[in-house]
Amino acid sequence: MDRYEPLKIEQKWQKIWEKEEAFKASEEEGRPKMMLAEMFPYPSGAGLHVGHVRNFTIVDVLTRFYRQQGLNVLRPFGYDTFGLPAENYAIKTGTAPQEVTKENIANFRKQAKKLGYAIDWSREINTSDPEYYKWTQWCFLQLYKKGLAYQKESYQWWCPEDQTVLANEQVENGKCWRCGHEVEKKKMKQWFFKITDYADELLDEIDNLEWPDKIKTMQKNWIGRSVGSEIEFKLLASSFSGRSSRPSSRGSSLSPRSDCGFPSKEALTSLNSITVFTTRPDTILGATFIVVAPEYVGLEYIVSDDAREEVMKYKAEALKKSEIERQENKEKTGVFTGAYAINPATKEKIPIWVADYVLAGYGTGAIMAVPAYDERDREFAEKFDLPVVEAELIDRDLYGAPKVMYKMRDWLISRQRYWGCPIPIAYDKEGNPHPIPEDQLPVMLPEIEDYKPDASGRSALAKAKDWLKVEIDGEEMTRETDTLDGYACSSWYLWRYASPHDTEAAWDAEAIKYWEPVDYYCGGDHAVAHLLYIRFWCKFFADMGYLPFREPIKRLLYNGYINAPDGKKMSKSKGNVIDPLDVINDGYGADTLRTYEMFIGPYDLDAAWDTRSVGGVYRFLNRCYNLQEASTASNAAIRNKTIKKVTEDIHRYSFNTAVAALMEYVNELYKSGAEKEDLVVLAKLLKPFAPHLASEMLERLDSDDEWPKWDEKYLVADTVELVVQVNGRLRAKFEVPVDDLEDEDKIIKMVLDDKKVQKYTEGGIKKTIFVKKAKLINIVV
RNA sequence: GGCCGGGUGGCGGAAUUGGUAUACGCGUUCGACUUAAAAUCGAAUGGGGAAACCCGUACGGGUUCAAGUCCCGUCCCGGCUACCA
Repeated sequence: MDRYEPLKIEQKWQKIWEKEEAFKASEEEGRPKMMLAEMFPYPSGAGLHVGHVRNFTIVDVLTRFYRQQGLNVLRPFGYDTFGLPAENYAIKTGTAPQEVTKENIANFRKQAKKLGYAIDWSREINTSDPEYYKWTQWCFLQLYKKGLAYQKESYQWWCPEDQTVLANEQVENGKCWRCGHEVEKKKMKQWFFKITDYADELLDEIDNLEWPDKIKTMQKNWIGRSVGSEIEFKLLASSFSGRSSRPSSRGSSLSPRSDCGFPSKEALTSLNSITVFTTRPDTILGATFIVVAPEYVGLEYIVSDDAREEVMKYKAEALKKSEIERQENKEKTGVFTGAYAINPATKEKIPIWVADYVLAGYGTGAIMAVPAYDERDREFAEKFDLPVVEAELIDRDLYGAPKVMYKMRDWLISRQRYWGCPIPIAYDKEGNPHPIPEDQLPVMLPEIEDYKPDASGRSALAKAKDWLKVEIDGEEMTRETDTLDGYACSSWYLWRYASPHDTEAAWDAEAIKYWEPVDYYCGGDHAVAHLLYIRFWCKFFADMGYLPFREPIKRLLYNGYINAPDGKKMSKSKGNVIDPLDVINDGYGADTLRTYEMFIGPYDLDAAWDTRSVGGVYRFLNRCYNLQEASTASNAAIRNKTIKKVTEDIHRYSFNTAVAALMEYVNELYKSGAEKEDLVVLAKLLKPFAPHLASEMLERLDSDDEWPKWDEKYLVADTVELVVQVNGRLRAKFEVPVDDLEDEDKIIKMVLDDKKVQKYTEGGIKKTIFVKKAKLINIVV
């Protein structure tokens, strides 16, 4: 008996695959393709963790499965390298992020190769490579040209720890997604992508995607479409506080979304009404007061002189409150503005209040409060003793104009950080932005000495004096010092995979048309952010004529986490981290690690690591390796059954039961003895999970790796087991010829004549039910 | 608070369309090999009972010849979301 030495076998095959460039893919017109990818990793200094292995192995199992079925398969790989960890490390140690990133990539590559993934290594990409981010900048310019990249001043989330603004999607529970520090609101001029232009399409096409419902629902909720009305409430003239600049007869109404910029002075001085958004215009007869957000843009023009001091104090306090404080304290607060408006339906004079339970960023920042129908309004009315009127409902469209609102905001992309893709913009002496001409791309990220950001609201790039100067059309300009949100870099990388070395374009039209959209995309993170952004860019570039499809990802597999043996999240500080490279080097090898992580449980659920079960998988592979050929056996039935089971299980991503089926098969073969064909089929079915061992077995058997097909005729046995229940309880089993199942009378007679069955049926039989498909008889007595 | 998952042996889990609950693996016990151990191989393994049998998929009801699976109610766990008018 040979000893199974995984490390030796694995090294041998990894060398062969490397030398042969075994997984290099190229377009072949007419040959069906398959493109698969994982969410590319951020190459951290810690190297691969078991979560990466699960994620990458799922993709690899599918990759090899479809390769063995003869499809033209592309499985590329890349690195998402811009971001805070490398920069923070640079600040701490003075090592350039460029250097650290290079080392980390080299380590990730080495480790991924040790796991035997069927990657086309000629297509490696890295988002911080100027050859790559040149085209990220090009993408930005396309959006800019169409007005979908724009600047505006507004209150934004600011992380005082990381000294940068954050997108809404990067604020979790009022805390920074990276460092966990509480975020603040800060008024700043920032760059945005106008994702809201695509809100409707992003929402409507979700239902057509083969994605997990969980993700689809999260995206729907994030976009948050509400259908309602905007209704104008005229301000009561007498409520104005004798300001000299009276609203003119050409007065206008404001419907400001506070994050959409600031209205002109003229608009404000002519303010004579408030527009509210409501999903219940039919309840307007019960609207007994109006509430505006503390940040409401027209607030100081509405407020009466008597109330001014108190209102401004309330506003200042509300702005100071952190998001956490606002969340923790659900107790309603607010103050009366001293102003009144007219309810257009009842013609009654109703008071205008300011309260922080109304959000500035949603709708118009003002609501009509209907305490009889809305719980929050009722709470507020009760606390401040405002009238509650149980009014009847009316026709929705009588007093307002239908309007659709979204929770989703535009995507804030400026980051006041060094280690990111420079935004290809420069400013003239008047401060007007100008795009960097495409032929001057890439705007290189300069090497600097001091990476530390400060509270100035500008990135460390502001200190790179030479780099700041740029000449456009003969005019001296100053570069933008903010860098792009890393999510911008990852919003188009899947298309770069089609032609990763293209120097003429971000992606090659022909190559894209052949390979994409991506057939399978696998990851366990970024349910809304990345997966929404990439859909947005896809739709935009489709509109520009650069992409021949409007959804970038056909099928999404969202895998669960692997936790520590104690069920808790793995973390360095808890000291419960399992290093996948240790598992390999301990002698188990990559095949065991891969197969174990597929066997650990359903791919989409979290699972806890169990070191002893790793040994069980190793024993299984060892048994595969040592299974000897015996000439006498005939296992066509179990063999074909196993082919079918494994094939169908992989198709439905039930990797754990596919491995279990292979274990059963091997157990069976050890009992009955294996034919050569059994060994060949075993190796072929095993290959997606344990490719090195399977390759070794196939070489020994002198076989190719073509995926086997099953023949239904072997799955039909001569005899079947007939189950007999009495009142639903299992009482007897009979081995009967399969043909007898066609003759119900004969079967029932045979069963009722049986002594063992008669023991239960002495008292008389009410009826018998024969279920041919289940090979089951139920006798009711 | 709202929405979505989930609750099955000592443990991870299986049961795909309402039809034999607990596949496969771990663990445990016993046996073989060995001076011994490891490794490996074989057998047993939901609970109760001497047995016939009985009880068992969070809990309480219901539908059905038949329920882990469908319906109603309750409890617990996880995720997302969180004053979005």
